[in-house]
Amino acid sequence: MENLTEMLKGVLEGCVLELISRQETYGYEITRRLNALGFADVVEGTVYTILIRLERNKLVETTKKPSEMGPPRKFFAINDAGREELQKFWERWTFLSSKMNDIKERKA
Amino acid sequence: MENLTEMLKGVLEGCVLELISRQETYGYEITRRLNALGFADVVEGTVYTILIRLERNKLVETTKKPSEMGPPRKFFAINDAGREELQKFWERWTFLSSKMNDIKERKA
DNA sequence: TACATGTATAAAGTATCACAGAGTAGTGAG
DNA sequence: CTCACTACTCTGTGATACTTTATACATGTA
Repeated sequence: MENLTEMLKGVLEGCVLELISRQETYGYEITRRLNALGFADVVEGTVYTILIRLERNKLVETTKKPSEMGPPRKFFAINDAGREELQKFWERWTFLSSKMNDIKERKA
Repeated sequence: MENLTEMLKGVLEGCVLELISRQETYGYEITRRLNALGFADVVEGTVYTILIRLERNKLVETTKKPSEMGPPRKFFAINDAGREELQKFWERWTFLSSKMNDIKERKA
């Protein structure tokens, strides 16, 4: 899908947090999973900036673990603040989604 | 709804174009309609920048018409390029929406 | 050695929306 | 007549998030 960039703003971060919430994971894997989910053009650079933001905002805890291949992986786990933020994220998404579909279906 | 700003990026422009596509209209009215649709915090300034962009990208045609109250209104009407872009916009939205709901419902 | 894959990071660039303020135009109150 | 209020447009500055690009490290393979 082309030109999705602008629409991803404010959405991608929530997706990353959602993936982290399911199980501890790291940047490279998150990128691969997002690609598999259909966000084909998302690259590491994008995901890492999101991860740094999540860490700075204290929504996740991090741990370094050795990798079999390449430099150590930096694992991210969600914390309570993160879970709260994730819930608010989905509330925002649900709101937007519902309004947008009203407009699309010409109900509004 | 709070903190919707980032999620509106890439979405608001499509909404404005959709409203214009239904019937010729002007900035102030578009703002009021968006507010009524649930996007309560959208202000004129935001809408005008979008309108200028749509015009610059040649997706709309404009006409000035006198108003019964206040300065002349600048009406915007969609053109063929605009209709094409609008269709692509909804395709993007449908794609994103479907992927996001997959993630939300843990289907992915 | 060269190259591919896995992994992390940072800087510079771009686009969109928010905020705030100014300016134009008509109407009704005092 | 002036003031306030509503209707209406325009613009500049700034915040934020995603993209692009480049660097670097580790290991396995041709």
